[in-house]
Amino acid sequence: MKTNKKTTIQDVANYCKVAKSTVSLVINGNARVSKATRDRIFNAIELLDYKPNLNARSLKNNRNRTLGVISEDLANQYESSIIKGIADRAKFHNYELIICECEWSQEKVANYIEVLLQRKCEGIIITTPLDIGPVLEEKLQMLKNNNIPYVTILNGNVKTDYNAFVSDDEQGLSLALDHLYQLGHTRMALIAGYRDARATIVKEKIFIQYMKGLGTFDPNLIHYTDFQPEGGAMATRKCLAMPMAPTAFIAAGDMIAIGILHAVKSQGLKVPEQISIIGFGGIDLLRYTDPPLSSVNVPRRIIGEMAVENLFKQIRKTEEKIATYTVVPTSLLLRGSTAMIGTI
Amino acid sequence: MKTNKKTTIQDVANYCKVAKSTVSLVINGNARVSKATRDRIFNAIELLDYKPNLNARSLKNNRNRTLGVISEDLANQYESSIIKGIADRAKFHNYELIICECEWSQEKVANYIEVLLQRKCEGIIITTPLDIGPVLEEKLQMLKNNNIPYVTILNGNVKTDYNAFVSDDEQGLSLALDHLYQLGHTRMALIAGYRDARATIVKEKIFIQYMKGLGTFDPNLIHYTDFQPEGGAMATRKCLAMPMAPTAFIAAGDMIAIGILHAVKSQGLKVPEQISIIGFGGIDLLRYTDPPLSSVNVPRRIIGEMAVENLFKQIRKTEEKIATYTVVPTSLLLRGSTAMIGTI
DNA sequence: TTGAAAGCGCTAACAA
DNA sequence: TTGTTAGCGCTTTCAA
Repeated sequence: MKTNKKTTIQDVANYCKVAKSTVSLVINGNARVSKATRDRIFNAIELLDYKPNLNARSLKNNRNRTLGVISEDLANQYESSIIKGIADRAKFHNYELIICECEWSQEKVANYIEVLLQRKCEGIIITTPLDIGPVLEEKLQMLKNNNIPYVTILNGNVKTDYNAFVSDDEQGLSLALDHLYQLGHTRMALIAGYRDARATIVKEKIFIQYMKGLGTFDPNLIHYTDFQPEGGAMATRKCLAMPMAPTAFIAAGDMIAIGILHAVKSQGLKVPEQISIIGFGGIDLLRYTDPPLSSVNVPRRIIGEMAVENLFKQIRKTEEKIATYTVVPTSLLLRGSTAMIGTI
Repeated sequence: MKTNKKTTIQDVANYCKVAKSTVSLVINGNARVSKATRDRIFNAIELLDYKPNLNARSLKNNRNRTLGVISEDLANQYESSIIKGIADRAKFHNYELIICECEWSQEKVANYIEVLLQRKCEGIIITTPLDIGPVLEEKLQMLKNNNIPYVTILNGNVKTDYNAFVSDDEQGLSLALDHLYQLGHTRMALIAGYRDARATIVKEKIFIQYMKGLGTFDPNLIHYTDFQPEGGAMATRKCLAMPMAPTAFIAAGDMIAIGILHAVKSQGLKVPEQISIIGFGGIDLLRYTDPPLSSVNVPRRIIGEMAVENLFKQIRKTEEKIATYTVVPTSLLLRGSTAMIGTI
């Protein structure tokens, strides 16, 4: 029972007794229309409450001021900081965002890329801790071949051929390891995430390398989880039950670190006096645990902003190819969960 | 330098030597096409990698399988749970989401409503802790008058004429107050949010009423904040410095509660032994404070889901008017931040 | 300075 | 069972 048909450009034209092309010129700020008619038209637009149909416009222009975003999980702090950065810049440019959630599935990512393309998004941002497998790779290649503006936001500086902003997880993990080592720790555990996630793989690599360098590598000190606190807690309990329990824990994600903290405390151990913990990501809520958790800070919001700006560069100059591979350094966010070994 | 023009329905038709309308019929699953040609067409679609242009389609249909979402803050836990629920159901129905962030501004909300309308979203969900002022009211009235599917997600059971899912903040706050009262508390503080937010107003009303009933109402025990921990902490310090400090705190939001907890602890006071605290919202991270914070749980995700389903009801039957006003009850999420007064 | 006309890619009535 | 045709609402030549 939709009542009032939306007024169209034709209605405005009729009302003003001009051609709709004239109205179009006025709307689009073209100067070559006399002030008189322009005023008349603006007036009618106001009066008839005319709003251009953006679908029609974009059918014509093949542009629709829309960016597509594919993210792991909208309720995840790490991701939502990135999205916040994206939203900020999109707003600034007066673009809208179509946001999709891909839930740890390459297939869903691939699928959404198609959907966003069909919807004629002008660019696509893909942010995922997943590793890039063949399904996704094929799509990315397609985007690249067709010069479709896109950016990926990935973990870990593994050179890929795709436009990417990558947080330097290698450097981040080294930072964390160095820090712990300087505090006297030599037996550290890595509580990672999904085994096949890029956010796990990269950290694992550095961790193994570092521990081997130290000569204290023990494969039993690497555990895989679902990136959630519960999983982190479980892995921690296992570690603590070992005959030679670790004195420090590094988490592949902040939620894991929260789980570690809980498990350690519930065993009656003191953080950081007896056990040191470092998270990864730097989400805000770590401020509010007790003690506040130290973490490797990934400038998530800024990454989101950079991704959008890069996308716009690609959108604007379709002539030359703007390949991007930017490694974003991380930093140590020291709060209160690490200390010299055996402080107690 | 966009190279390969996307293949259109015409290309497929040409390739198969049929009319594009036939292709259209096949795409849309219309039965009245011979199996032979249908197969031929499917084949060509595959071969030419044809993907329908959704903009064109929606120009024709005036429907585009898109829902608009206007939310306060994408990085806010409370909101992102709601959005998660929305995203889930949208996915289920194979709809995409255009998500806008309105940042405590009625004007922005009003503005985005227009944008989403121009983009021909089939429905709009507005979720905001703001109170509905004249600017927004006018737009909502417009949506209503024009039978445009929309739902608001609001705080507090204040009867409005608009489609709404409201968390029963009155009942929630009463729950919290009763609980504290039963524990022997009579001197409680309300740390609210922005003074003019609906999420503040409703709670304030109940709080005042309740405390007056108790005969212990003290206006100095109501403070306003920006809904963030820092603000909560500041207000708490002020309360604790009073000659007759409160023994219990109620927060208008969970982030505030976190700030309260910090301030109380940093004054050397024990929670819950000396001071009880209750948050509002029930966000997950409260599990991980020390002690875990009790809170009034608002079923945010479910509210998001219900909002989408309701929207679809409106979208499907445009004939009859589906007015909705659903009050969603809250519950007490008791963790470890409240105790009998003077336990110590 | 303005208008006429074509067309973006699709759907849907109607005809064949 | 298939093709023809006329738009959806807009932009953009080209002509007047």
